[in-house]
Amino acid sequence: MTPTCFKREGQACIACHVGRRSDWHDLDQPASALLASGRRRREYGSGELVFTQGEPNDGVHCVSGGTVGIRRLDEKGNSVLLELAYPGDTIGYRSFLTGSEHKTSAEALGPSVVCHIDRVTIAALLGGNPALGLRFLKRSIGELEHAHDMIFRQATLSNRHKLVHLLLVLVVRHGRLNSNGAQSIDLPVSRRDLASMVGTRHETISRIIGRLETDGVAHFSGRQVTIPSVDALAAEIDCLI
Amino acid sequence: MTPTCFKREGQACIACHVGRRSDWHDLDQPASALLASGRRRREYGSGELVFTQGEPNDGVHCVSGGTVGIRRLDEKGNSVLLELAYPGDTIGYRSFLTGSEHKTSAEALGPSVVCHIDRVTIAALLGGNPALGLRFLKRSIGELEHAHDMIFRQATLSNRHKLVHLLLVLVVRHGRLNSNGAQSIDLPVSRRDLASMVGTRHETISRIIGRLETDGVAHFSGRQVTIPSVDALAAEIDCLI
DNA sequence: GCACAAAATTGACGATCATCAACGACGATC
DNA sequence: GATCGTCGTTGATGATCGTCAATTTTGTGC
Repeated sequence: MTPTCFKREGQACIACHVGRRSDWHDLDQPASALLASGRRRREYGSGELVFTQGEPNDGVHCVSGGTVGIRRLDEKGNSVLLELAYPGDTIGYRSFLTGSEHKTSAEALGPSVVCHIDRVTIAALLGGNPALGLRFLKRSIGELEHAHDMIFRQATLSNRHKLVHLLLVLVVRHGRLNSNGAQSIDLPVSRRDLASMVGTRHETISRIIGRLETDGVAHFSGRQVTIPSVDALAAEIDCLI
Repeated sequence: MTPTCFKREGQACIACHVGRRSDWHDLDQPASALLASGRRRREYGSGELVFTQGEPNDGVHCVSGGTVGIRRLDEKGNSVLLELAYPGDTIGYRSFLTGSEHKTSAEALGPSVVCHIDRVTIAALLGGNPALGLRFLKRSIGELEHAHDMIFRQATLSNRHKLVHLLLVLVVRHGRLNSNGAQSIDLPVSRRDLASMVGTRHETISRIIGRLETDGVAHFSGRQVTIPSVDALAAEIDCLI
């Protein structure tokens, strides 16, 4: 699971198996050298901020290991977790391209590794590699359609169904098959963040979790979730009749 | 209000005052000529579909007049109005750039004029004008941040506050100042669509409207809304204490 | 003008939610 | 080890919402 490049500081993203799935995988030789010299790897502890909402952009970041949460805050202390970023995902590119301050914060959810590429390097790379800009465009479109899916679910699903959907999404990235055939998830987020992703309060999430427990479709113990049958859970969303 | 180019069929977007605010405003001479030959203007009646979710992409569209709703549907008949597109906005570019079928439907909300640019023309324009791709990227990023705003509001605001926010947004595009200083809006959408944008049911929207009426902050008569004081309405969202 | 379909409103009821409060568990810090 | 703050859970209560149903209004086509 851990990329080999974690241990080799000077290695180029292009040779990193994470990098091969990233936006930077098919740069030409000089561009790759430029990227190797202009990027900095850094490890983040759980809860550390990669960048902060409202601060000026200082280049783009690429997740290399772990999970990074993209969060939006307001003046009243409300916090909503908008996206989760995984190895290979480029983050912070929007404020770079629009030349504005960060509209969201990026926070390591658990120990993570993130590369940073400074403004001049990324600008030079974009100028010499038109395909890179196109890849940012595709990424942006993908995120936009993901956001539209989210808005659609927020408007049409009940809170319980939204939580079930979220669990099913988290299974893909964080799930592991148990010996008895059940799926287990180590949740990367707190109950409060879970609540913000569903669009409700944390007390309500607690109660919905309680109902999922009594219904026997999922068992929660701290941040560990066990799902006896993923199919049974998925059936909740499909078969509403 | 009506652009002069509405009456001149053969005119280039570059000379249209709508076009000057669109993604196509600073093309060079040959590109402009290519655009003029490859685009088709068409008028749409209220409720007519510009493109349909699930169908293959056949180029991009540019709104020239009226209002176009971007809608997502599911198998169970649920419908959510995700965005409103106005003159100057390019729509349908996402499925073109990703080479996929349309993920949303576009519907004229009232009489509208929309230009269509076929696939080969837009591909040629993109190849010869790198700035055009960059503009699509900026548009996509803008829509993404708009979607994030929406997700944040869906998660943090009450239904009443969401409706108030929606009214305040609609004032900008559809409002007109009354003689007595009040603002009037001709809503471009039905109550059902209003409900989908707020993320609730149309019966609930009816009741919230009733409460806004009794509170005297807005008066509804069919699709016409009168707001005595926009500031008083805006104060509802800011001052929650 | 009439008929029909769709939209919008209103009522009633049970389900769900937000809020406030209290409490225990946990981790960080000194 | 003691303290503090955060997180998570649970209870109680009033408010809001979803659903079903009945009704009125609106709009459209003939």
